[in-house]
Amino acid sequence: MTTKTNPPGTELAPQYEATAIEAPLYADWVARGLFTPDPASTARPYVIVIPPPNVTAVLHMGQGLNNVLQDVMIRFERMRGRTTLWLPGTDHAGIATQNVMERQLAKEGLTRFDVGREAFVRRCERFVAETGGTILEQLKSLGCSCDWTRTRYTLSPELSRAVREVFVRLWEEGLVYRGHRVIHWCPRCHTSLSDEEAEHSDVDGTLYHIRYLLADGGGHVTVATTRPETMLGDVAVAVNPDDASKRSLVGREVMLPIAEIRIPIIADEHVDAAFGSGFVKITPAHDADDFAVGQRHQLPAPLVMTEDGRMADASLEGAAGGRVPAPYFGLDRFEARKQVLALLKERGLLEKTEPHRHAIRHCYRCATVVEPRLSDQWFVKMQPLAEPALAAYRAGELRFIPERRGTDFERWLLNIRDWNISRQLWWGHRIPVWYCDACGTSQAYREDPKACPTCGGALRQDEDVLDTWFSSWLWPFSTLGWPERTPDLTRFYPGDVIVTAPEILFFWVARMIFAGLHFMDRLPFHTVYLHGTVRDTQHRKMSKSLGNGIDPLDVVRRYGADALRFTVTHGLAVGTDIVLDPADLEGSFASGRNFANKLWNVGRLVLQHVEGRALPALAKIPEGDLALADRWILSRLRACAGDATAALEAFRLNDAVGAPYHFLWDDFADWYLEAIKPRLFGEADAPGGDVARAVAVHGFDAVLRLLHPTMPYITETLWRRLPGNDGATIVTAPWPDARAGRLDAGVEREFAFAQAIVNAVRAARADYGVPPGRTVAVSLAGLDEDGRRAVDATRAMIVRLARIEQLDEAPPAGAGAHAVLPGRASLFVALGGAIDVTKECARLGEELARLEKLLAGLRAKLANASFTSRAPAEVVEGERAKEQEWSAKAAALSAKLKALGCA
RNA sequence: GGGCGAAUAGCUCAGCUGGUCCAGAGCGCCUGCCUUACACGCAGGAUGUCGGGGGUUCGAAUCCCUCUUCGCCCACCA
Repeated sequence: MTTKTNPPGTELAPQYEATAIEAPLYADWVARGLFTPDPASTARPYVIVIPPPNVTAVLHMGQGLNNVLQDVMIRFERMRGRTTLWLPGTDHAGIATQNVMERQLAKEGLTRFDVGREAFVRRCERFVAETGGTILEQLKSLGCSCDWTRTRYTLSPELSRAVREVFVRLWEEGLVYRGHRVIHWCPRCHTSLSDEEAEHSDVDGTLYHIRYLLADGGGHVTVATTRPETMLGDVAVAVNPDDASKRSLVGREVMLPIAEIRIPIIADEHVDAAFGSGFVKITPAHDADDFAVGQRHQLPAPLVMTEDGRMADASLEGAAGGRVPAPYFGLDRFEARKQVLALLKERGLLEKTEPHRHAIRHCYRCATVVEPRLSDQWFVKMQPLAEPALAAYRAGELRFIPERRGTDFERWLLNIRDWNISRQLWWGHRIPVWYCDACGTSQAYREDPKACPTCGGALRQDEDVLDTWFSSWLWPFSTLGWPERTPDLTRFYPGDVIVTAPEILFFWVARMIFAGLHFMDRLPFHTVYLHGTVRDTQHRKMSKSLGNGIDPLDVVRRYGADALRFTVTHGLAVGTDIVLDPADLEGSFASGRNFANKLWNVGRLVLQHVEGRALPALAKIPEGDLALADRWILSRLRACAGDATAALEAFRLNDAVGAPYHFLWDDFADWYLEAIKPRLFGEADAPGGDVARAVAVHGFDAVLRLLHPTMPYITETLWRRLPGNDGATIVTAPWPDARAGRLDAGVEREFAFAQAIVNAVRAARADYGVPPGRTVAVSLAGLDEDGRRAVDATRAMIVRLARIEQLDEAPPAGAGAHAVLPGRASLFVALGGAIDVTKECARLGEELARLEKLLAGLRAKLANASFTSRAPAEVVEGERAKEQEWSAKAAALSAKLKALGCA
């Protein structure tokens, strides 16, 4: 199906209606297979893999921005002739999806344990099948040119196979191991988390100074802690070995204040004598540092909390029986804290409290305070994976945009710690390790085993699933068919750029780099583009919970995808955040909507004059047939194409769209089209209509192509109607050659002179309130050769745009307004009786004062020997020329003031 | 505690290796216009001691130091 949305001859409405155009156009692009790389193409590939959104997600503004940026890059490279692949897909999102399901169950009054593992997983699968992937559909309405024939999903059989292969390989290489240590535990999600998933945030807490009585009597020591409830898990109190005042206590014992438990006082370097009280309680099972201390001193590590963050009763595995007194059984940890404190107070053991602001970790999925917890988890050894990444970065093989993000990456690599990859969830890739209880062995398997290969005994699979990110880190090659050596893998790995938010630099980007180097021996991409965050006017990150989000689809419905795309692209400088006002959608997206409409109307005007006409090719037009305005706009176009291309290559997308924006609006519409209207309309005294049409089409065609990556729909719609484009698509039209055409400084200067005349007359007219309909007489003075040539070449335009009845070089006569022009020229607008002498005196006086102030500074500078001797000769020369020009102007102004009889 | 970024017009921000882009853009505001594509427009206009203070330099919004205020990242001081 290749229907044209706007067949030639159809009247274009004066207002651009995005919604009517977008959906059918997108369908047409897909039907034509434009987003699927041509298997026969030999062009160099350009590949981006999408940061896979959560399969259950709905599009928010941040993702809107993220995907628009990728689409701009992909469309740019597609037009440059690369074989582009933008590979889309979704992430099964272990914790997030499981949470959604659990909430659903909760509505039915059930927990996942009520329904059981299998049924729960089936439910998740059904849910994903029914509602998942919505976000991909939403990307289509943004115009994203993903290759939908290659859509992937991290929990699909193919990608699951890659995950399993990787796990087994790491197992074989000894890079994955079972570790018994304190990890971050989310009591609400009921799972362990990696270091990255437990986010720091500052909290106003309290430092409690608590007395632990010496077991043999004779006083107490004071322990400072922020977590009194964990004291039931204390196995020692530690002091710094160099702390002279406390050293003598080492070896003695204290009693836990709320239980009949004796614990020793030990000495350990870990303790900072200057902090708190100098005594630290050691709770190995609920604090990673304390665990290390406990190991050094061979102390036990009793758990005193359950997996859901309640105080354990004696039945809890690992809890030294009877540690938690009965009144605390089952109490939530924060409630337990209150009660412990109350009891301490009652017993007079709470010495003092002081406010203490400190960072505590929260679950990145549900914001629950994370509980450090001793447990058995699977870990990946990261050091061996990080080293090649560091080497590649230092060798300059990886480019970060903005550059400074590279140092974040480097620092993280240097402080890398092993990655906890096991999650106590049900939704995800189950860990492919089987245990044999009979012979006590365990083994990772590529295929599900039937029986223990050693003893033939029954096997039991590990209950845990893998961290979601354990599948994401393989995304750049698992999506291409790895571990098979598929044609896609050969052709499209490695990719080029990864475009994402800085928040997931460590979660995802860094680990993809590790995996790419380790399993594919090549970096997965050469450039990491990290864009800013979408914020509201209070600079808060847009989020569902704050209710300050903007629904991108709402914006698309109101103003069109192109308006959204333009606004976010144009508003986003490298490395900065973008601020949008959720309370003022119109204000936020007006610039995009307005520009789309402007483009539309420029298109209407151009098409009105060129549609259905046979026009000469620009290259065939003799140079001499081109008017000054023609040569000017071609020169401007060439500059614009150069700027836009350079900006895109440097990932300065705001400049990349800013260049054609200003070209189209400020140069093409405001000046060029106005200049050639008489020729377009075939007025008798305006020859060269077809030349003007040819240049106009050429310029418009080029600017449409320059804008296409950002505004795909409107550019396609208009471009298809240009002569000769019948049945073609701008999607694969060649990117304008930045070296084609000529940059002509002389032409630009001459045209600028004509513009200055028009501007000066317009300003004078506005100043004196000359009615728009009335024409005025204007005389010029002090024209040099170039100036005169410029005026001759653009006389018709000047007269038309400034509404001049007569333009000459006659001496000023009668009352009128004076204005200065570039060079030494000036002009005079005859205003007859309309002139207000007082006003004109004031105006010219101000102008003179301004000029003289500048001149004074300039002269001082030129009189300064250190300037003239030290500054580069061309700078000095430029300043001299400027001084002469301004002096002449000042003199002319003074003369005029005198002539007017001003004070 | 360490590291980094930002502070420019009422708002959101450009301003790349210091000099003719020492003040710009969009939105908003004011004035006048429905001028044969566009009132989502045209023309004209106002508004800023470029966060404060020091310094380097012939010359700084642009480099250095310092202070203030925001923001981000990292971090085992309980």
